[in-house]
Amino acid sequence: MPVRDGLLALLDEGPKYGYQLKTEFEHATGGVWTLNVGQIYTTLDRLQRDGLVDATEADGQRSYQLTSDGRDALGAWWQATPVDEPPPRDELLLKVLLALGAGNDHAREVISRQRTALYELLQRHRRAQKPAAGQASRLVAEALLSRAEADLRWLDTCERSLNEGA
Amino acid sequence: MPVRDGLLALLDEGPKYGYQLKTEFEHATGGVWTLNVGQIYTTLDRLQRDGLVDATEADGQRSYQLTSDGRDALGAWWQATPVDEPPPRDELLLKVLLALGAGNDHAREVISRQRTALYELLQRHRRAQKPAAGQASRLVAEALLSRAEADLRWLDTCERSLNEGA
DNA sequence: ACGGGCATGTAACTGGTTACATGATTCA
DNA sequence: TGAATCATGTAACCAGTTACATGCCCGT
Repeated sequence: MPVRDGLLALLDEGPKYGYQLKTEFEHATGGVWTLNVGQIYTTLDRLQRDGLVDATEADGQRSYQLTSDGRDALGAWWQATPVDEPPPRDELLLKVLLALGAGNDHAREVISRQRTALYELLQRHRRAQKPAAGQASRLVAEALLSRAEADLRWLDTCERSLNEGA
Repeated sequence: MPVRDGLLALLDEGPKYGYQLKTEFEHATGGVWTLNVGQIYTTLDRLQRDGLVDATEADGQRSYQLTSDGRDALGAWWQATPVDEPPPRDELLLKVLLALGAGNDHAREVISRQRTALYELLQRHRRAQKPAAGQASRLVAEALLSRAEADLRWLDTCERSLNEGA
């Protein structure tokens, strides 16, 4: 629950009001993750419902802060590591697996199309935003690249398995 | 919408009934993605609501099949490639970015913990299920490995950026 | 008789997301 | 004055997910 936990993390620095959370969230992510303002408030409502946050009003400015339960939840989030069981429901993964089930030709076509798209993504991002650009957005771009390279390698594996297995 | 599209893909082979879709879905993914049976039916209802699927009943066996809209939607899904704008809301990514905002020490700790977990995941999967094990589950495992390696490299990048930027 | 797998469903909830409404303040 | 930004909120929808109920049929 990225948004939920993101708000908790930001609130750990101290009480904030809703709109402020929007700007800080976007700033923290280098501006690449925009957030509909409304979502902040719906999420804050739900956090309040769950007792992780409470609000105090003054001058029509509603200030939100972590409860001790909220601090616990946040601590747990920092500690949490990705689970691999069950493996994440990934779109690319599922698509290729199903394509394999639908016949080798179909699979080859799907793999080829995905590879092309990933390769273009790679080139596009390598060219762009090398210089300057805040630390956050640079890291986001590099995460994207790293994942794309991994997916490309995996697609190669799939094709190899397809050729051997046939 | 992995489940939704997964069912469409399976129905492309011909009419199926609900329970059959569950078993075939799980089989296609090497058994790593279990699916609550109920979800099949809720999803089929929604697909029917959207006109992508229709059902014909006989002997209490309800058979589902693609409509022509459904075939179109499926075709679009096969063609679709991952979008990078906005970048996927990824848990690890967000966590590290927010940790960076919360101070270098905190970031170092989070990065270190994530790295350890990913490294253990790597070792665990490298040891296990090398031999036999259907094509599907082997590919799933390799996708996991590939992604984990990418994330490890990215964490290295983050730490480097942390050390240089300070 | 009974347990287990086949088969169909439903009610309820979760978090993410958007479109929309409202008003205050600021500044050109 | 009027547009932009700050600020708060709500109603509605979406897909994913689970817990639960029901019944049939088959092999022991």
